[in-house]
Amino acid sequence: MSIQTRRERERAKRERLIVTAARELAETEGWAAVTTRRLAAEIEYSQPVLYSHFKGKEAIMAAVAVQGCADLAVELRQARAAAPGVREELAAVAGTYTSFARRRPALYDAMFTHLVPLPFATEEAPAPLREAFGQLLAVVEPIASGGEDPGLLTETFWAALHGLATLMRSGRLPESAHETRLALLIGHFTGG
Amino acid sequence: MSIQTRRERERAKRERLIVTAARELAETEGWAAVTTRRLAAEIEYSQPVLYSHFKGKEAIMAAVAVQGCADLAVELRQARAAAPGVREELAAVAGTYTSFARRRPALYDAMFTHLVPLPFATEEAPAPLREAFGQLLAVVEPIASGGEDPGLLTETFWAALHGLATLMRSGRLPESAHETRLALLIGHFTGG
DNA sequence: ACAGATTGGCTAGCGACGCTAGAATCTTTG
DNA sequence: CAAAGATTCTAGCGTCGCTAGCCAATCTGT
Repeated sequence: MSIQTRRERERAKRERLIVTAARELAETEGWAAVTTRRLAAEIEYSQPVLYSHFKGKEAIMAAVAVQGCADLAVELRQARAAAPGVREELAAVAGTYTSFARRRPALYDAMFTHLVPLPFATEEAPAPLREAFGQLLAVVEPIASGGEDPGLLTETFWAALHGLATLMRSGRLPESAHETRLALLIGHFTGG
Repeated sequence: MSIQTRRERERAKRERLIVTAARELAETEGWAAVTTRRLAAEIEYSQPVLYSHFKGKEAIMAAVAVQGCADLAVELRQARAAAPGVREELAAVAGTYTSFARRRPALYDAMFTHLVPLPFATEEAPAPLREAFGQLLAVVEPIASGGEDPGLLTETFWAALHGLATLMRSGRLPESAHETRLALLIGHFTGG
């Protein structure tokens, strides 16, 4: 029994090692540099061990994405806590969200751009995903007017943030006016 | 002289053939199926001819993206023309935009998701790109209140549409509530 | 303590990718 | 008609994600 549990412990540890290495490699050199060979070298095991933990490269990216959602949820919660009022909370969360996308582009891509085999808008979605969405919901809900579904309004607001973040990062929107666009968005969602 | 021009004509024709084949292949089987070998087989030339026309696969995708922008601009213009009022124009264009993203996902990805070597938010941007953006600008400009920069407001509105389209297509937003989310967005941008 | 069974990691390799060098072919020109 | 030039093709390089099958270390039972 004890031997079995020790083995499982070591296996779990190695699995975390894989995910961490993948995330760090992606964040420092981009996802293009995260090849199975390179990742194997990074964790000092041979290539096929990766496939005893994950079905394939996509599954590893999905695991990184879940970690990223947890990170994002923490940042959003902090931003929300530090803001004095309802409108300030919305602005702080929006700013933190797009800042996250800019500071950690590889992580953000794994979470919201790349196709990863993860359930999203269902109850089976991993806890960190629902947690991150919950932080958005918490700041959007108070600004929903009567008759508006807070969940759908949050989804819409999220989509706007996501669009700003991705279009800007790919050079399709100039970075210089980012703050102004964010202010415009918040203004229109708070009925200003 | 005439021989030279005939050659250039034939070259241009083959270049269009490449772009069209790439687009059709992408639209029917997705970009993953668009390999240089497959594309070469499709146009009935060998692989290296592709590189005498384009620097690489990315450049071919960029050419497809430009074509896609022209298509989108046409659709947006038609939607705008068929709408009776300012608010209806905005709704029609927004609906057409997200519908385009849904109907032609591969084309949309080349235009706005994949990294393609194209200048976007500058004056050197290809005409079809500026044309498509112009159609958005034409419907957003009238709903900009005093003091709001119409260009930046259009960028923000575009980002929201882009976010809705991409998050929905990747399964991160449920498709069922799409119309409601669109209505919420338009409502908030028209100050309703 | 040792032979047999089992688990688990490794070496080696498959097919496909984007891309390119150099041979081969076709066209134009003296 | 042959030399010169342009253009297309064959063949191959390095790398990718992924897997089959060998080998060694570990566990089990006597």
